[in-house]
This record gives sequence, C-alpha cells and structure tokens, in this order.
Amino acid sequence: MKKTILIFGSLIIALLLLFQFSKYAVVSGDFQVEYIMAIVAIISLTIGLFINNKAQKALSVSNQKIDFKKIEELGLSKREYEVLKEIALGLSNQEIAKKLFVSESTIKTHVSNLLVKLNAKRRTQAIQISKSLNII
Amino acid sequence: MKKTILIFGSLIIALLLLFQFSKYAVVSGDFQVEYIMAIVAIISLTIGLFINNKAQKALSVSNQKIDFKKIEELGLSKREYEVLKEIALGLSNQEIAKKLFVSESTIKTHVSNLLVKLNAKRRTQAIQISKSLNII
DNA sequence: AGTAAAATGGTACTTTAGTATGAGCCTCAC
DNA sequence: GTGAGGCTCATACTAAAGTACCATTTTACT
Repeated sequence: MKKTILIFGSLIIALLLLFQFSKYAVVSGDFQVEYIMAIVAIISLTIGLFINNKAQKALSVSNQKIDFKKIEELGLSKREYEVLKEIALGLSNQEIAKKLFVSESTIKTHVSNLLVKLNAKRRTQAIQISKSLNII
Repeated sequence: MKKTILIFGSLIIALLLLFQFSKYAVVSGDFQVEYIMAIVAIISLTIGLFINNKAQKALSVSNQKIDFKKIEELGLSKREYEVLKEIALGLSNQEIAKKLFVSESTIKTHVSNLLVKLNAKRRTQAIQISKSLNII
C-alpha cells in the first residue's frame, strides 16, 4: 500500500512536469504538437507498464512468500522445519539424516512431532498441508 | 509472440488515431493543449497497464498450466495419473483404493509403475518431480 | 546457576509403502 | 482373431515410515 501511494505520487509529479514542458515547448514553437503528443504518450505508456509490472510482481511474490508467522503459530522448531523442507524435496529419513549429520532416529522423532503439529497422518499429507499454508 | 505483435499493432494504430484527433482538436481550437495532453497521457497509461496485465497473466497461467505433453511423454496411463494426483493430495494407498473403488493391491501396482516412469524412489519424490515437471 | 525447550538418539514395535511375480479380463488396432 | 497395452487383483516378501517411551545433552534465557 505504501509503495502504491509512492508510485502514484511520483506519477502525478511526472505528469505535471510533462505538462509544463509541453506547454513551454508549444509556446516557444520549437516542436510540433504531434511530437510532443508522441513523447507524452510513450512516456505515459512506459509508466503504465512499469506500474503494472511492479504491482504484479509484488502480487506473485506474496503468493510464493513463506508465511513465517504460520510456522511460529504451529510451534515448529528450527530443526523440525528443516526436516520438513527435506521431506518436501522427496528425501527418505535416512537421506535426511545423512544430509543433516544426525541419526535416522532423530529424524524419525522430528518427523513424528512434525506430523502432530501439522495435523497430518503421513509425510505426503504434511507436504500438501505445508504448501497450502505457504510455509514451504 | 503472435499476441505481442497483435497488441503492439493495435497500440500503434491507437496512437495514430490519437494524434489525428489531437491535431484536429488543436486546429479547431475547441480544447486547450494541456487537456489534450492529459487525455493522451491517461489513455496511454491505461493502455500500458492493460498490455502489461495481459502479458503477466499469460505468463502466470503458463506457469500453472499442466503439461499434458509431458504426461504422454512419460507414458503415464490415465489411471496412473489419477493415482498420482491422489498421492499429491497426501492420501495413503488404502485411502486412494477406497476413493477409486479398487483394491489396495491395484493401487500398489499403479504406484510402483508410476515411480519407475517418474524415475522416483518414493512417493514424496514423485510429488516433487511431478510438480517440477508441471504435470500436477 | 537453574530451568525449560529443543535436539539428539536408542529400543521395540506396528503400520504403510514398495517390489516381484503371476494371472485374468477388457479394449482397441492391425 | 490375435497381440499389445491397460486395469484389475492376489500372495509373499522387503524396506521404509511412523509410534511410544525413555534418556541424555545442548541451547537459550532469566
């Protein structure tokens, strides 16, 4: 929202400057009206493209963005969250254990706690739930 | 690409029309130059927003779209694909069996074939691969 | 220093998942 | 009508995944 206001503010200023410039140019007779029109149109068009691009990107980013609040809310610990990410990559408990330099028992414990916290019955369900909650 | 050309074509035509209109208006003296400038700017801005919006949407849709060609390429049968989707929802073999009105044995067979075709070792990996290939 | 939470890991067990193999049935193309 | 591919299902097995319980050790914080 702050960004939107900022962008629209600069936009208005830019337009005012443009009008001033065009007025001056017309009065002084250095340019033809059509050229100035063309310049104004192109600049406005560019601004339009730019604004929308920013807005869309902000939107798509927010859709991909990880909901850290939700992670806290669920009470997931650092280690549990790490394990969750590895599960989502399709690794087995043994593979995760090797990757994180701990025993498979430890991973099993983490996974078990993870499933309770995510209210999932299986790791596949944990993946689905995590994705729907935007935490991975 | 075709769309891009089409959009830019219409854009150029629209600009030409605008210039003609502005020329006429200035000559006839009905409007002040500033107003015409403003109108041109607003219209161009709107066009800019519109173009970018279309382009971005087309992009985001293509990212979500399911790659049916890839499914064929992998040789996934109709039933196998159905099972794959259920796996991605986090269901167990037994649950999938009930949902599709077949025995668990059948699901196991499908899953096994599925894993070979997707070159996955586990169902969680199958989910990851499927998502990366845009087939679910 | 004391404490609570987190991290680690072990044993023992049950449940799912996945493999291998074989077999019956159906459909569609040649 | 024959064969290939797809769908179904069963048995028997191995391998993972997941649960329950307990016991240390680390870490972080007051």
